[in-house]
Amino acid sequence: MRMRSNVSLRSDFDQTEAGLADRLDTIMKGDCVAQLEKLPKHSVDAIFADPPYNLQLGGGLTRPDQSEVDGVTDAWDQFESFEAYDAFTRAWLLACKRVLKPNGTIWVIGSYHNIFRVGAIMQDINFWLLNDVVWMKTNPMPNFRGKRFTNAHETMIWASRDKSSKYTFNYEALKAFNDDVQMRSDWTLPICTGHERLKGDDGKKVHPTQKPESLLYRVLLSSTNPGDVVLDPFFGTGTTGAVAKKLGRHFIGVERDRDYIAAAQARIDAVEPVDLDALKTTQSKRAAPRIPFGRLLEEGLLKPGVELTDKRGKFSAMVRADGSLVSGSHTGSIHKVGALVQGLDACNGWTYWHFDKDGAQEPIDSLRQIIRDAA
Amino acid sequence: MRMRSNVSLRSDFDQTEAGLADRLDTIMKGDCVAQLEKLPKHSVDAIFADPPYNLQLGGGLTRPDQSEVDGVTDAWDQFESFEAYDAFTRAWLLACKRVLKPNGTIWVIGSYHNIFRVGAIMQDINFWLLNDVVWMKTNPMPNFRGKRFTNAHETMIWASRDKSSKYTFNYEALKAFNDDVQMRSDWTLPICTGHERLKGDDGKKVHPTQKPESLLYRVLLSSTNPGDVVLDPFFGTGTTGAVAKKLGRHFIGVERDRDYIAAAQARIDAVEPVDLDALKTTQSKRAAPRIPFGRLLEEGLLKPGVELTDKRGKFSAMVRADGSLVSGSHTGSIHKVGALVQGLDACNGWTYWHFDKDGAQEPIDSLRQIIRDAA
DNA sequence: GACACTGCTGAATCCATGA
DNA sequence: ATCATGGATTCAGCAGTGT
Repeated sequence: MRMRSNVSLRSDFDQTEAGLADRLDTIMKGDCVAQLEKLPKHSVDAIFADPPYNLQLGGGLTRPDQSEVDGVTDAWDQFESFEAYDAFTRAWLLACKRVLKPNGTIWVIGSYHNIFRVGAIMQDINFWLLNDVVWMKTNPMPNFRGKRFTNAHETMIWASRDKSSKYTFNYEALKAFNDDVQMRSDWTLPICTGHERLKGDDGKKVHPTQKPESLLYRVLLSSTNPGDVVLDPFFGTGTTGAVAKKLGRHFIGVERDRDYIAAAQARIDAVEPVDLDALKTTQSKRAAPRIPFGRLLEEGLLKPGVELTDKRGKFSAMVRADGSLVSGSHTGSIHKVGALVQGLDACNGWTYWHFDKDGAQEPIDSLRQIIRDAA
Repeated sequence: MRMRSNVSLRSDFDQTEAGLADRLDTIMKGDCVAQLEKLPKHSVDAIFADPPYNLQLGGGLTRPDQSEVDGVTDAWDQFESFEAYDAFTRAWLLACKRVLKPNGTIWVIGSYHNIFRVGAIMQDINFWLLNDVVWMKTNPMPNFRGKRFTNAHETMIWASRDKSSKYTFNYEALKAFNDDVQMRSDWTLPICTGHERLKGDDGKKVHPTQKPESLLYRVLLSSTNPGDVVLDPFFGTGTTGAVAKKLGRHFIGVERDRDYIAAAQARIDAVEPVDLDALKTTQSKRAAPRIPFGRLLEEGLLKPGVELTDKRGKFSAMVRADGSLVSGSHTGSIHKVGALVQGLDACNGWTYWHFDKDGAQEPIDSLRQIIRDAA
C-alpha cells in the first residue's frame, strides 16, 4: 500500500526513470540529434554542451569559420557556411530542448567564433537566458603574432528551458563556496593541464579541448541537485560525467568518436563519489518549512500583549493573541504592520521586529530559529 | 612636387578630410542611420558603438532594504521583438560599415541581452571578428533576489571591416601599459561613478548608462593612432569624444537626445588633451584574483567530507561539496563556522582551520598558496 | 586633518504559494 | 488565469557628515 502510494505520487518521475533507466550513467554512441531522439521528452534536469565550432557536417559543406569576403558570390558562399552551422546548432538545441524538463537549465560553452550564433539561436527558440558566464583562464595560450589581444577567456551561456521555468540555482551554496559573497558571472580558473589532462599511449592529448573539472564542478554545484540527471550531448572525454559521478549526479553522454568514448569510460570508472553527507549543501531559508508567526505564541516564546520594536526603538507594536500586530491605527501581520509604519510597500517582519531580551533588542527571527532547530 | 607626391599618396585621406572637415569633433543630432548617410564612404578609422541593449525589464526591483532600483526603462531601449531589434541592429551596422575605412575596426559593447544578436549580425554582414573583450566590473550591481549569478561583466566585440583589413593594433603600447605582459581579452575596471558620472542640476545622473573613461581609454589606445577619426553612432554623454580629445584623436558623434548632446558638449569642451608621453603614468596594476575556499575542492586539494580542526584539535568541522563547513549545529563558510565555534564575531578561516598532512596539522591557507603559485 | 559612520547607487531580463 | 500575501534578498565605492 505504501509502495503504491509512492508510485502514484512519483509516477512522473518513474515514467522518466523507466525511459532513462538503461541510459543513466552511460555513454550513447552516435550523432547527438539522432541519439537524443531515443530519450523521453522532458527527462533530464540539466544539460552541459560543448559543441564543435570547427565542424564538418554531413557532406563536408561547412566552413564554420568565416570565409573570404570579396564580392557577391563569396558572400553567398559565406552565407551558406553560416547557414549550415546555424542549422546544425538549431537542430541539436531543439533536440536538447525536447528532452529537457520544463524547469531544467542548459549550459553552452563557446568562443567568439561561434557563441554569438549559438546565443542568438537559443533566444530564437525561446530558451530564456539567465546569465552569460565568462571563464577567464589563468594560463591562456599567448597570442604569438601580436596582432590581437590574448584570447584569455571562453563564454558560457546559462539558460532555462522557458521564461517561466522555476530553475535550480543553489545560491546559498555558491555564496558559501565563494567566501560569503555572491558568485559573479566571471570565473577565474586554469585550463586543463597536468595529470588531469588525458593522454594517449603516445603521450599526446586525447582530446584537443578537454575542459577542466573545476569548471564543471561549479556548473553542476550551482544548477543541479544530487540525484539529478545531467546530459552532455558532446561528451568528448567525459569531464561532465566524471564530475557528475563525483558529485552524486547522474549523467548521460552522447559521443560519436569511439576513442573518446573509451577514454571517457575508463576515466569515469576511476572516479570515487564523494560522501553523501558532504553532498548536502547550504540550504536557503526558502527551502525551510514555513513557520507562521503565531507558532511563537503557541510555543510560549512570546506572550500576547508583549511589545515589539524596530531595531532602534523608533516604532513599536503590540502582539495580539492571534499573531497580528497593532501599532497605532495599523493592524495586520508582522510584515504588513512593519511596512505600514515605515511607509514602505513591503517588509520582512521577522528581521524588522525585535523583542526585549534582558534589556537588549533581539529580532524575532531568532525565536523562529529556536523552533526550526528543535524540529 | 613633394606636395603632389604626398597628395597622391594620401589622396584617400584628403578626400575624406574634405568630406569630413566640418564634421570633425562635432556631434551630429539625429538618428544614427540617417546621419551616417551624410558622411563619405570609407571615411572613419574606427568606430565605438554602445547601442541600446534591449533589456526587457519586468516590473520594479527593490533592494533588500526596500529602496528601488533605478532601472533602464527609457524609450530608446524598447523594442517590440527580437526581429525588430535585429532589423535595427543590421541597419546601423551596415551604415557603420559604409563609412568605415577598409582597414578600420569597430567596437560594439553589449550584455547577454543583445550581444549574441549583435555578434551574429556582424558576422552575417562580413565584419571579421578579432576578439571579444570582457569588461569585468569591480563594483557591479549585486543580484538582489539571489536568483542568478551577479551580472558582473559586459562584452565588447572588436572586429575589422573585412577579413583582409590591415587594422591598427598597438601591441607594444598595450604591452607596456600592461606591465610588459600581453594585454588579455579580459579587462577589470570599475563602473562610472563619483565625480566622473555626469549629474544634472537636480543631482540625478544625466544618462543611465554612462561608460567609464578608462574603458574608452584602452579601446582607443589599442586600436587607433593619434589623428585618427573615431565615430560613435550612439554618443550619449560623450565618453568616446572626451577620451578621443584627451588622446589626440578626432571624434564624430551622433546622438538624438538634445540633453545628452548638451551635456556631452560641455564635458568635451572642458577636456584637456594629455601629453602622450605621459600616458604610461595611468597604467593599472592587475590585481591578483581572489581565491575562494571552494577552489580547493574544485582542484581536488581537499575532498568533500574531509575533517578540519583548529590548531590544537579542540574543534573540528567537516567540509561539504559547496565549501561550507559543518560543526555540530553550525554550518556556513570557513570564516563563519570558525567564529561560531569560538563564540566570536569574526574569524579568518584560512588561518584558523587546519587539515591533516601526514599526521601534522597544516593551515588550509597553505593550499591556497599552492593555487596562487600555480597560476 | 584623520577617521568612523551613514546613506546612496549602479545596463537587472531578480519570488513563491495558495486561494 | 488573476490576486493577495508571506517573507527572502546586496557589494563596492563614493560623498557627506560628525567626532
